[in-house]
Amino acid sequence: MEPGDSTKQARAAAQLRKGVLEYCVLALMRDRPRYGVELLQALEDSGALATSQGTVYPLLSRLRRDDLVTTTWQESVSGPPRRYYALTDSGRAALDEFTRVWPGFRNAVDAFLTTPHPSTGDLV
Amino acid sequence: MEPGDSTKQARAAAQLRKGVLEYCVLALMRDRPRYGVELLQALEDSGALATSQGTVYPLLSRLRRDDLVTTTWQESVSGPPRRYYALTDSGRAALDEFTRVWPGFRNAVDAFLTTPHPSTGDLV
DNA sequence: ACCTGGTTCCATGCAATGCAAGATACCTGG
DNA sequence: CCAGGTATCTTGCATTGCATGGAACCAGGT
Repeated sequence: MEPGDSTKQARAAAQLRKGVLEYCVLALMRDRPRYGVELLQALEDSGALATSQGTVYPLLSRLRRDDLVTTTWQESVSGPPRRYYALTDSGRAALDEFTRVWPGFRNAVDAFLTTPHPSTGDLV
Repeated sequence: MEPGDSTKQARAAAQLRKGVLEYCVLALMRDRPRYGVELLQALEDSGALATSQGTVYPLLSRLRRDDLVTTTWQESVSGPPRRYYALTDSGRAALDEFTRVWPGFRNAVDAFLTTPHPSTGDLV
């Protein structure tokens, strides 16, 4: 997807990311700490959730502000030092909560898209 | 769900609705025109996408502003007249576009939540 | 006539979020 | 010493869900 892509597909995808990106980033930190560019690349690889630095870094700042993640600086063998983000207990709880809520939400949207919506019971 | 529910579950669910509500409303109009309160009740019945008038009516105004729906007034047997919303060609195209994009997005989120995220190849 | 309640519509202001654009800093190699 | 890649972060804007409040129409009781 080229930059400046303002097609209808891009618009629908952009709206979809809202509110989900936060928890996908938390999910990426579930098994080990991650740093910014690493998260960015993982989202890029997923295809549907590709985004930019201008989205991820403010998001990471909010997560840190809300005590969902903690950060530690770590040297890199090639380049500037990296700030690694790791889940706190609150962060892990938020991720678990989302994991519980997500299936119901997903199925509800699936139902809206695939189920016919005839008259709401004309017998009334 | 009582009003004023500010639990973590409610927070995650609120973020999820962002961007999806628009297309679920369009989906509800797919088979026949609908009016505001009717849409509100259908969303309420779905459980996961329950919302309020303060959300739906501004959304409907935007849909009308963007020529995704047209409206016609119609008398009611019990109460004030209703404004019925029907899909335009653009609205149907937007719904079709979302229906094409949604499965990829849904599967991507599922993958983030269920797939383990080990080291990104320690061999490097 | 009056008032209460139900139904239906809408507007205003706030907070959260994705994003484009730009700025800063570190390291390596020519 | 400078160019390029890596990495972090800030600022300002547009969009959107939502709480709150208001207005209009109708039926039924007193």
